[in-house]
Amino acid sequence: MAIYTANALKAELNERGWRLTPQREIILNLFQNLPEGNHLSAEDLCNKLQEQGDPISLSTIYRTVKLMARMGILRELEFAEGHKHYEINQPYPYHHHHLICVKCNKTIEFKSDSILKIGAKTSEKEGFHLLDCQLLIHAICPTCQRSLFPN
Amino acid sequence: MAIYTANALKAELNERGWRLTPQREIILNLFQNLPEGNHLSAEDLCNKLQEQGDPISLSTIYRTVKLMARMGILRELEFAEGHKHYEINQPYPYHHHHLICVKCNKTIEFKSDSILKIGAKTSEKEGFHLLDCQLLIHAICPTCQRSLFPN
DNA sequence: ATGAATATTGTGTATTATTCTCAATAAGCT
DNA sequence: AGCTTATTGAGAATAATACACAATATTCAT
Ligand SMILES: [Mn+2]
Ligand SMILES: [Mn+2]
Ligand SMILES: [Zn+2]
Ligand SMILES: [Zn+2]
Repeated sequence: MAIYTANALKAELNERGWRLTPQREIILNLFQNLPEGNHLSAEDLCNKLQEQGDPISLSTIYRTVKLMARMGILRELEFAEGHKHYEINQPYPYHHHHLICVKCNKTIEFKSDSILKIGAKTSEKEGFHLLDCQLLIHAICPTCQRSLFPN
Repeated sequence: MAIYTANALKAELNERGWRLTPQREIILNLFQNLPEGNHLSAEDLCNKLQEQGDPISLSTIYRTVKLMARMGILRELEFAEGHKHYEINQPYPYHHHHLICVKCNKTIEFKSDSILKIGAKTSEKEGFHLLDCQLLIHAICPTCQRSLFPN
């Protein structure tokens, strides 16, 4: 399950003049051991780390999670909730997408390698370095279709 | 270019017990006449409306834009900037996706009807009512690849 | 057309996610 | 072991968005 070892992370960080810290290693490990389908907000992460006996400040969490997203290690998910969620960025056979109810935020994951291919081809064509590629489907779930009014 | 007439909007609103207001009509018109490739934040919208002589309060703008996204009239775009952008939600031949540089936010639009099909099929299969379907490619643009350090 | 019922607006205020500041600490390198 | 400087944690600052509520305007039934 572990794709990134601590050493691989260290190598990538050092290459850019950055450093491997215990905090970064702990956060990477947490994400790697997270069951698929879990999407953590910064707060979620903070709580989970506290519980597991590795408290890390919220500031550091925000910084780390942003850093790792920009390295392509984590995916930044913006559902309709007003805050970001993160999950590990898995390659091909595990790579997946999200179908979300904009009313209750119910989320369903699904796979599609043709989308992944389109993403890779498009970014290559434009000379971009691909980090993440996610199809986001905004929809209304069966339950919320039945509920009558606003919101 | 105008897909939604004011009357069509009124019908959809009334059907749910809501009302057509001048503000809603004006905002819809603005989006319909916006050239492709323009993505407006709430603030952008507020300024544009002011300039065109139709000032509308920021509260109403936030409410309207959220409402229209939930009706499937507007798409809610979350790039990497910390605030949402909106654009009109066009059907098939105009429907498109976004490739975004996470460092400088440079955005490139591209089309793909196979993705649109996957989105429709997936939401149908799960019994969801489809509102919007967007492939979001996070990447680093050629310029930012060259720029050395963090951020 | 008129009026009652109530959805919507605008103003101001509250909330909340995320970033910033800065002194203290510690990773990486020689 | 020591130097350089990236990183951390605590708290303050920022900025996007939501909320509260009185005033207004839309809808619908007379
Ligand atoms: Mn997921
Ligand atoms: Mn667009
Ligand atoms: Zn739902
Ligand atoms: Zn860029």
